[in-house]
Amino acid sequence: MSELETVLSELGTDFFKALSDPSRIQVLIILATACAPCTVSKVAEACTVDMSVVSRHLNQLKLAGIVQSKKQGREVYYTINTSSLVNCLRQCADALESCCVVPSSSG
Amino acid sequence: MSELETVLSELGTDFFKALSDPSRIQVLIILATACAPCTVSKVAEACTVDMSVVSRHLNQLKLAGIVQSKKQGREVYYTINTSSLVNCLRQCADALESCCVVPSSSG
DNA sequence: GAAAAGATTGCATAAATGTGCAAATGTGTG
DNA sequence: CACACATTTGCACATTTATGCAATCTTTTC
Repeated sequence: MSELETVLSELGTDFFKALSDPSRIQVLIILATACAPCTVSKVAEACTVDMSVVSRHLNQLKLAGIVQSKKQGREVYYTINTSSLVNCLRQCADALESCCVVPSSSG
Repeated sequence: MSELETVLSELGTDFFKALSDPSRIQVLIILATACAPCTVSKVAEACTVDMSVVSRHLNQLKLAGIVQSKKQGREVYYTINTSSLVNCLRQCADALESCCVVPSSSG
């Protein structure tokens, strides 16, 4: 099994699936630009869709390992798991590159 | 508009959507490990789904800028657009990082 | 304990998506 | 032109998915 296969199968399609919806991208941008933990309501305020929908999207992003949550009282604070997300993307990039290296001309 | 927003909106959700299906990932892995242009039939041989389905998936990947195609006679050769794909992933990673930088402790 | 506030879940619905088969299109060969 | 081969497209179907509203759950406050 190639490195690429390993990386992609470990990642699963849920990772990319989580990033494949406009509303979820909107949620991610809100979280990213907020640069601070946000409650579901706070995210929903800046969104076009219903809060229940935002809640579901956040959960899906969480299952994909893209965001983290922390319950505080009756509120749930969500944060982007930046390092994890960045690592996943870079790992994919690296695996792709190392998979498709053309043999050097000296070989 | 933040750098992240710019990158993500330029990319569009079609990019991640293209990567969010198991069959398309399978197609990508086949193309990547082949390390050479492959015809639709060749890819379909190594796939579990019908050739017509493979053809559609390849087209979708092409629209997302992930693969390239070159028609030769009655055959169409597909190749992963590795550099473009890698650049997209890295650009996302970079934008995410620069978006969520915490101010240095000296500030 | 009752009411209020934040979040999640059940349900219904419309839209999108993946799939296979068969037909059509395009291309080379006799 | 007729035929064979590679690919694409039309169509039908089953599944998934996004969404909103209402109900429920959890926690705080009075």
